[in-house]
Amino acid sequence: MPDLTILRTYAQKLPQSLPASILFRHSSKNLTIFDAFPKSMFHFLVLPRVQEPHLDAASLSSLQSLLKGDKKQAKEVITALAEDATAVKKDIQDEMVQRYGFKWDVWIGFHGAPSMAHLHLHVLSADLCSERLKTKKHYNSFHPKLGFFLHIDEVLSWFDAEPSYFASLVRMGEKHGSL
Amino acid sequence: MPDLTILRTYAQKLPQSLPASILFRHSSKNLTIFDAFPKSMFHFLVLPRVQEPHLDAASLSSLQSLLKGDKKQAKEVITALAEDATAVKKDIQDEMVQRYGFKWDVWIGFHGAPSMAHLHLHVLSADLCSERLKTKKHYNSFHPKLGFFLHIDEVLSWFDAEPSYFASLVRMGEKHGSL
DNA sequence: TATTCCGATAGTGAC
DNA sequence: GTCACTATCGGAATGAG
Repeated sequence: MPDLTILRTYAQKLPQSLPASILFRHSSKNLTIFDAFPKSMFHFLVLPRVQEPHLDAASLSSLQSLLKGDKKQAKEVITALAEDATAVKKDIQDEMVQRYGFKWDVWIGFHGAPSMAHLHLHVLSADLCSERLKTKKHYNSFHPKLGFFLHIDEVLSWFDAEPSYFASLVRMGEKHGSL
Repeated sequence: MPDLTILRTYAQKLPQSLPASILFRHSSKNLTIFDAFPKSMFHFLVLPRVQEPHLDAASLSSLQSLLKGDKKQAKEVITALAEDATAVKKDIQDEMVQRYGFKWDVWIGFHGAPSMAHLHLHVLSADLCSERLKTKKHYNSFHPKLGFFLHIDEVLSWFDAEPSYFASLVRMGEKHGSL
């Protein structure tokens, strides 16, 4: 049943063609969609849109493939994802206040070893309250200290490192995912 | 729920006080009871009765404790168990013929690392047909070639070995249980 | 670290 | 190698024309 390439399919479509039940919003560079199996009370995915020939689907397949390509372009893609994710984070926290009268943290980051094709940045409230959170693997995948979850700030910081160290950080990011 | 010392309790009681649903028969030295969770179509346990002060419960706690004590007494205990077990085997095979018109093998032996206190000799038909046989551990514990099941003839043969080799065989029997 | 189903495995609690 | 309960782990299928 699950389509492991569904995110890529979304990223190649015109945003207008996607139903409101899937698409939350879009920008010139990204889509923000509802996670189909939310692991927290609020859980979105931000995906870079495919923009041929400038930005092809292959290089956007994963964080690893993106980082192995042009570094400047990779930084642009991830920075743009971070900007839209930050906007969604603000919307989530506004909604928290509106619904519950207070707000709590929102995590933004990548999974080091995702199963689904196409780069996707998770934006989810820091509660892990969801009937969809069923397994230890789910829990581990968002825990900030177990190495599976790569916080957006950490990934962005890699671009400020020395070039040789950048490569090692990329490899370390790959290793994180294999834990 | 399970009482890991229930066998010792039985072995200390007067046989007459045990219900027919538990006790199959008894001799001056042993009790033969129905295994509460039979792993084959026929499955009995033969236990040495505690006979203070000649034969105390502590030395009958396990094969290991028995073999570490007086060797002559150990041989007497095990030989007596073997005799009653052989009688039960005959009864089982008579019943096989009566019920089914043919007979098959009956295994007699100890578990190398039993969980329940008090020495008990298993006597069970070689079919392992039972709804109580649920796990691989159950299967392994009776398989004649996996080291868990110590056939009565093997244990009896230890007493014919050289004294120094007897000690090593006892240790080997202990190891079998830890496989 | 897609989900879901199923079966094997592992840990615990019992007194 | 007491049982019974639960949690966890490990594979395989999933779709598709």
